[in-house]
Amino acid sequence: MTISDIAERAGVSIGAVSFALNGRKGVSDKTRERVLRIADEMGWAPASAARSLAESRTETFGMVLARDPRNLGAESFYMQFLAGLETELAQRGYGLLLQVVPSREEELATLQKWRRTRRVDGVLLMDVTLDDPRVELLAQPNALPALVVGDPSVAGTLSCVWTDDASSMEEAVRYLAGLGHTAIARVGGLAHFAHTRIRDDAFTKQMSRLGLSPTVLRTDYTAAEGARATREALASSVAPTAFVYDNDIMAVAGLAVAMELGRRVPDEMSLIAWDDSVLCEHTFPRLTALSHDVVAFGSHVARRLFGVVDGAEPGHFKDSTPVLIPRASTAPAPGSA
Amino acid sequence: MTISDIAERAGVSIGAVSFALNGRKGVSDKTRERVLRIADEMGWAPASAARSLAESRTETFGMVLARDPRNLGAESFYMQFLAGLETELAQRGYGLLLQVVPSREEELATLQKWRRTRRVDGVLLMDVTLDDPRVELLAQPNALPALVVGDPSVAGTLSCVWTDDASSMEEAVRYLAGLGHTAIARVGGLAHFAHTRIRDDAFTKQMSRLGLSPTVLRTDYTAAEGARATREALASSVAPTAFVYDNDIMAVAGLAVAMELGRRVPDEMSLIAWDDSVLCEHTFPRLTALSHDVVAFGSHVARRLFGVVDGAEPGHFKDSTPVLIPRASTAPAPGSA
DNA sequence: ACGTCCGGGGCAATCGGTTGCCATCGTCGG
DNA sequence: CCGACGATGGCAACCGATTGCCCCGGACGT
Repeated sequence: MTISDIAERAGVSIGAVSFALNGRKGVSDKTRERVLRIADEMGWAPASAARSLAESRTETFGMVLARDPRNLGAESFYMQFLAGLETELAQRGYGLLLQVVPSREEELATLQKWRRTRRVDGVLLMDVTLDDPRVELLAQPNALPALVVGDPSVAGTLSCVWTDDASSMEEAVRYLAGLGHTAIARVGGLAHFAHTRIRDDAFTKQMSRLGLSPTVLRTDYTAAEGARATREALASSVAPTAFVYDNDIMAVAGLAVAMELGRRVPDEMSLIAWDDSVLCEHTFPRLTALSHDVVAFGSHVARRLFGVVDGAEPGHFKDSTPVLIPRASTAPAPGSA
Repeated sequence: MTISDIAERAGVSIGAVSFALNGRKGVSDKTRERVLRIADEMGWAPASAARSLAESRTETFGMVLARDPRNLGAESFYMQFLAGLETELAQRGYGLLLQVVPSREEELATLQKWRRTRRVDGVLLMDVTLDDPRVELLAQPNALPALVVGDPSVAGTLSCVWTDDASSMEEAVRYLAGLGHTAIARVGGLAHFAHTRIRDDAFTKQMSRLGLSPTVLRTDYTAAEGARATREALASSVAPTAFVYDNDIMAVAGLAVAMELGRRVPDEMSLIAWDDSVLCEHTFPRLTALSHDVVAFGSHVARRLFGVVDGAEPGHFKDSTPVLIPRASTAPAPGSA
């Protein structure tokens, strides 16, 4: 079913049909009505390839993820984020082209391929690092429109949507300190991610401000590393009494380590997870977490990406700040008051 | 950069360039070489819209997911599956168009839209139900090529890739019975999914075969429901001593309930999770699970979908069978030998 | 009554490729 | 030496839409 089938059946030219279907003036009301009725009867919809070619818009956004598949699945963030994106995209008839690649080199290659083949109208940059080559690539004049999902400090001239992780981290530390904890460890993710560094800094600064000495443990965001870091910290001579994990899965793994070692949570040891999720509500004890509406975040990001491709003024847009949801994994430090 | 820019620079016609680039005979070796070199220098790649229009192939597959976003994130299955798909798609330059919708009606609408707009070359059907309207829709003569990810019994005339869940379930039941458990509960997912029913049947049959009376608890795959089912079962007069959960997140939730109620796992109560994942290895105790290489499953599915669009003989293809990985959440039944 | 203006709609170019058909040229065999 | 054939490559149609330009006819003004 093509536009010319409709033209034939309606007894008008192809151009007239196009005008009628797109609500442009140039056709009489009754012709327009007839065309619309016929199109509807035939179940016609514009061939996306033809429309893309003519309009040079694909009605598709792209997103590349460079992460190890096995660990990608464990974090609830991405699926929720995707779902949030989709609600917004679907409303405007846009699709999302997703690609999961094993390395950052291939991620760059995919972006360049998408640009050269004009496959997408814009892309989302996730997990941005310091001096991210993708930002550099996409900041060039003729590059693909792009939106950074991450901190303004690494977005360069690109627009971004960010969350104030520093404030959240400060809140978490204040909360733990308020419970009397003095030995607090942060179990942080991959050091080269910008948001990791921002949380690192916020943690360190806030600890210093309170006169406490910060412990930052480095992991790769995986459960295995979260467990290892927890185990090592607990084995040290001055074991922390509180841990702030950089995602939900590491917090769960940390909780398991605590139990295995017979440390009672929260009596002897407090835990906070970042990325609140269903998981945090269904462990025992339930995990105190920094909660962020990731689905809404995804929608927000989608709206801003539309803004970017529509030529809106670039900017740095702040999403809601993750807030601490106290649950059962945090309590006053052992021996305090 | 278009093909005609190359033609101009190479001093040949557009057609010749096309032939050269596509490795077809009709151009001399040195012309071909020159064209290829120029194309490479200019960083040319075919515009996907133009190629789609001419070849009526989009080099894109589609997948629609109708699930609640918040719970989608919790299950590790999808992201791993996606990653598996991608490895195969990427090799052939294909992309994946993903859509997450809130209802099954919208899922159908999306499929029809994709067909009418010729947006994808083929689609994947996930979470197939009995009398699934999607199967009916896609079994029609002019429908989009489709592959069912699920049991042959609900695939109709469509090709499918399936896992022998019945065997896995039997193995799990046999294993628990071998440990002396007699009161075994299955915490099953949504009843209308075909794979749920298959597992239900296999569970019931195997229990009967062993002379045990089966308990099937119905949930919607969410952690909350998994917890509720576990709590209710444990409160009954003949509380089960073993549970087989239909996914990993419900098993985790069930474990939390057990701990909250002070039931020692595995001494007083054994747990098995379906969908082994990183999560299962990082709870305490670590969860015995029916393990399936979901990434490989995704790749397998992608290969078969290529088969379908290439017009291969339809068929029902069996993927590897999930095997039981005994960990620390299962032990002999209390009071047995 | 004639020129003008405007609404309606047809024609054809265009987007960037693929492909069938045909012209040209060189080489070979008879 | 001439005709046939194969290799090479140009031309143009085509995929299915959008869009600029022009033509036609009726209503209006003077």
